[in-house]
Amino acid sequence: MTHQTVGHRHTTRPGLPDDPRAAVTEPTPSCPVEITLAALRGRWTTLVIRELLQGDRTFTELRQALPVLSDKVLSDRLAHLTEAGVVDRRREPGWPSRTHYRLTPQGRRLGPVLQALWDWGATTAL
Amino acid sequence: MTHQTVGHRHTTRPGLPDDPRAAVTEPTPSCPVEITLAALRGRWTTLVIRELLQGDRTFTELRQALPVLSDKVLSDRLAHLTEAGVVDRRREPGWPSRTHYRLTPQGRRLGPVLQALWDWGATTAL
DNA sequence: CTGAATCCCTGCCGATACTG
DNA sequence: CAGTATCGGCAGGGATTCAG
Repeated sequence: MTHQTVGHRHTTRPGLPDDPRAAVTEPTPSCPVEITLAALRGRWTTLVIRELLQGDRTFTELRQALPVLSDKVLSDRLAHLTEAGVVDRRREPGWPSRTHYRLTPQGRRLGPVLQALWDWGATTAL
Repeated sequence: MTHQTVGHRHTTRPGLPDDPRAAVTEPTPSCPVEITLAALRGRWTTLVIRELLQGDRTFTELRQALPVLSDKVLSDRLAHLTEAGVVDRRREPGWPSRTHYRLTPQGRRLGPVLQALWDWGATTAL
């Protein structure tokens, strides 16, 4: 089985949770959905996360995995993801200097999110 | 129960499905994740979907539910969502002209996706 | 009532060049 | 090796105005 649909329980509930934050009438950074979309925002972001879902990676390894991505944007993405609490950066002392990146526990929990995005998009493409 | 975590099955698999489309090294429109993100792209989009998850809505009803959203952007979002196969538009003949919008079956399946986005963002805010 | 046309402003992203 | 600095092009989105 390649990609079975993940077992969501969405049969009954039509909308979103009856959380006060679900009542907003305009986009606000405190809305959980906005928080997640903000973390995923930007071209290349999901691909960087996909790489890190497979384990620890250095800057160069990421650059090799995504050859078209420029240094600047990769650096931007990693800084953004680090600030969002998705990625953890570990400088290696000495020379040549290396920096390892890996997902935080919170970042690893983006796996199911990407899976949900994948599942929906996979059915649309038919 | 306000919002229990949806039952994802993500314990074992570290990455994404072993689908050939998961091997891309740059953002491509054919990637299912990109497809979904493209459908959700744009400010206000998720809020419009949230409204429609609660049922059929007219243009004016949507405008009232999201007062800060301008006509132009609402129109843009609805056109975009319609083209993405998320929304179905029904013109009402006669006067005053009204247009009803509702989610397609595919659009309704975005519920779990938004739920996944919500769940992740809700844990980050702590 | 619904939505298209126009204008402007802002922020993203890519390329290039440069530092610790 | 791992970034930052700077610049330019382009698309997104808000306000306003006009049309079917």
